[in-house]
Amino acid sequence: MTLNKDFWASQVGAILSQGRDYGNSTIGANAKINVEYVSANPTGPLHIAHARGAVIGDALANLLAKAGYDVTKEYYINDAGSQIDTLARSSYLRYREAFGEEITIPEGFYPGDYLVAVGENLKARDGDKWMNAEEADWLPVVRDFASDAMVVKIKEDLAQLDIVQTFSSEKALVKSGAVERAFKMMDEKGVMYRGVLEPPKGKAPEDWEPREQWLFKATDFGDDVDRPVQKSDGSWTYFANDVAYHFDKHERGFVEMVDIFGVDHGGYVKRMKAAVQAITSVEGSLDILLCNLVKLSRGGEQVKMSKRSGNFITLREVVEEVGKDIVRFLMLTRKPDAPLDFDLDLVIQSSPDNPVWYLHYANARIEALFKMTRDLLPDLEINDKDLLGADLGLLGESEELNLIKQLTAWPRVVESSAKAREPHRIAFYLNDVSAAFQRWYSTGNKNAALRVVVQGDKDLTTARLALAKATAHVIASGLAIMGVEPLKEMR
RNA sequence: GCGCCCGUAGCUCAGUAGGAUAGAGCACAGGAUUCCUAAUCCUGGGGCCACAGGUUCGAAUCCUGUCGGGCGCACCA
Repeated sequence: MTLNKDFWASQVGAILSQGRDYGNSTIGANAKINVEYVSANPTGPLHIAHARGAVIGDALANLLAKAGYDVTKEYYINDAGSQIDTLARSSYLRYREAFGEEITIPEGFYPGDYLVAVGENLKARDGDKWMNAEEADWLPVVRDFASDAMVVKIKEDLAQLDIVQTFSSEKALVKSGAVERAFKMMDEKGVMYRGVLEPPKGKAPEDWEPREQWLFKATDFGDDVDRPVQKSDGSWTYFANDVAYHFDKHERGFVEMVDIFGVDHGGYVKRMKAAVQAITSVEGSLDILLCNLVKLSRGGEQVKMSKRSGNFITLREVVEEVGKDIVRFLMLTRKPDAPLDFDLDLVIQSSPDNPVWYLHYANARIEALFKMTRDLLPDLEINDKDLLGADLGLLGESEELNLIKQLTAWPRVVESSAKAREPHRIAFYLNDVSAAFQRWYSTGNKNAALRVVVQGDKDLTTARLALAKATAHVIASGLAIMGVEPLKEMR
């Protein structure tokens, strides 16, 4: 330990000179990588479960950027499916309602009152133009109008979490003929054929009938069965569109891709990976992260959410209640595939049960050290230049070295977390950093000679403040990946 | 029936190129406040890492099987 003392001390200088950039890596080699997340159907506002995928995806993207990748954050708008028709019909009812008509919302429609404004806005734009029109005439118009309105809402919801993404439209993709192009390309690669599938085991659908159809030879790429790409009415399946979308990403230069899904889409993983293998001739890679459920509670009581009644707590409500940083932090305190409890009361408490505060407290203490130095030792000029010039050889106490070792693990944490695509490790690491700092700090409570600020010893104080500053840099660097602002003081 | 994920302390969870006596928080028992913010720190008890095999010098980690829990299973997205 004594032999290495100078080495460890010199690392503090390295952290100070790089600041928040400490830990930046080049393992990504500036390769283009696409991280796709949220991608919720534009049929309503985002709710709390969406937030988990949103935060994990966004943090992963930030992490990959720090690891040296050229990252694109992307949102795939599923605006071409049948649920958009349902959205349009639901909105059309609200449109009629805007003219004073009594409406009843049938089973299977979207009952949420967020569509009231859509109906009113449509009335404001088009007047009574659609009141006596046939569905075939108004449906395409209302479809666009309503889904555009929902996309606007979703973007607002994401903006509240500081999430900005590139939006790609399924509808536009299909319109451009991308699906036909992808199909043709795959047919030429010999991975498409006409065939009949076995009926699914277990619960067989009543309307099952053997049918010859176009199938993707997914079993050649690790999937369990071959996958249909065309529905019986001749239109493309969702999967076919998604294949085309991933082909589109590949054509845009992304060799590596990451998709963030909910656990309920776990059955979709193999076929999508198989498709990317086929599309890219096994050169590309697709990683898929499955996010487990978020159990929202309040004071231990589970908050009931009913989609059917449209009575669910929106992401917007949660963010307005507890704040962006707490939402983002909490979402990263579990590995993605573990279920997560989110207690609205607990997370805003200043309680030891609240993991957010522990980290903030460490950072606030560091800020307080500098504030106090200015107040108590006005003759001591502390600025970045002084800190860089500190005699770091004065550091060497056991808890000092322990903290330094913890800090110097940061670059390795960045690289291993990026490789594993697991941004939650950042949260756990920062917790360890905070603990190491608190342990060091508290040694000063028992022994005044071990305090950071030592009266009458400018050199030692400067060296220790340098270590405190280095700690703050690493915390800031990690929180930046998580998308959380460090707190300078506790209130 | 098949596929994927999970099973680690009383509770909630980390532990990921296989590596030393398996870690943290909460809870429980005790201790620290003439102090740089105690929203903190220290000490202690508490584990057959679901179970059984296998690979290895070495397994919570890799392989096989069993049990238990979650999710999914044409022409929805």
